[in-house]
Amino acid sequence: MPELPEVETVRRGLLPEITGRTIQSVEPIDFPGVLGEYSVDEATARLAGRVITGLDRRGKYLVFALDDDAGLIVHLRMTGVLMLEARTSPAPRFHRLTIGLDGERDLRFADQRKFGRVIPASREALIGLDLKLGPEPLSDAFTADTLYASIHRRKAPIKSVLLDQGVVAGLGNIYVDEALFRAGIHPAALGASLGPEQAAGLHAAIQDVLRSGIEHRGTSFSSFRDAYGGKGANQHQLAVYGRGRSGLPCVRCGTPLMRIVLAGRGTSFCPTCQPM
DNA sequence: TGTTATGTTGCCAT
DNA sequence: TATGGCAACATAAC
Repeated sequence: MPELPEVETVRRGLLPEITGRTIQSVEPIDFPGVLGEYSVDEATARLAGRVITGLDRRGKYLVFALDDDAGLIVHLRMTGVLMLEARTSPAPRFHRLTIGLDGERDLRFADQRKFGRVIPASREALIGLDLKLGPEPLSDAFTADTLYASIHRRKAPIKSVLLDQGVVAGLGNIYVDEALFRAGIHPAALGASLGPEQAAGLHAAIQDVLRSGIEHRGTSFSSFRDAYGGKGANQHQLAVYGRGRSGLPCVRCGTPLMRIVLAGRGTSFCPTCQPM
C-alpha cells in the first residue's frame, strides 16, 4: 500500500517529466467522486491552463504546485496508481481520471477501490494540509527528542500512535511494523511506556526503514506501481510485515512470528525480539 | 458460493 | 483531547 516511500517513488519518477507542462483537461472516466466535492466543471475551471511548476510530497500526499500558487493534491489511499502514459496507449485497469497535459502524454489515475482522490487545492488549503500533518520523518524537523515529546504522554499502543499522521507524516501499516521490529519494541506497548532511549531507537528505525523503502523504489506487495507502471522491490526487504499470519520464523532469532490486530490493522511481530 | 481480510482517512461515539 | 470503531469500496483468498 502506498506509504511515504511509495509516494516518494512516484514523485521522483514524475517530477522531471511534468514540470513545465500545462494542464489541458480534467476527464473523469466512471467515478466523478474521485474529485471529492468538486464538480468536473469546477475542477476544470481551477486547473485548465495552469502550468505545473513543481511536485512536492507531504506525508502520503502528492502535491502538484501550479503557476497561480494553488495546487493539485493526489492521495493514493489503498490502491491508487498515478501514471504518465502516452495518450494513445491502452487505458489501465480501474482507470478513474485523466489529467490531460500538453504534449503526447497524460496523467492517468487508476484505483481499484475508489478511495483515492485527486483534488484541486487553494493556497490556503495547502497550508491547512501542512498544519494538520506531523513532521516529515526524513527531515531535520523530526528528531529523537521531538518523537519522544509527541509519544510519551500517549496512552494508546505505539503502533496506533505511529499511524497517527499528526505525530509523524507518512507511516502506514507496512513501515510501522518494520520500524517496531527493527527497534525491538512490542507494537502493543503504550506510547507512554517508552523512555527516551527507546524513542531514540525508534526514531533511527523509522528513518532506516523509510530510506530502504525509497532506495528500493517502494513496496509492491499488492497493487503499488510507480509512475511508469513498474514494481518496487522493497517487498523483498521486509522482515515481518504480513509474515505473522503464517507464523514464519523471525529472520533474527527464528521464533515463529505472531499476528495480532491493532488499530484495526493486521500486525506482525516477533514475541522474542519485541518483548512487552 | 459465501465469508473474510485487505489498510487509509474521515466521521462518529465514548 | 484522546481513543477506538466503522464506513467508503472491490477484489483475492479462503
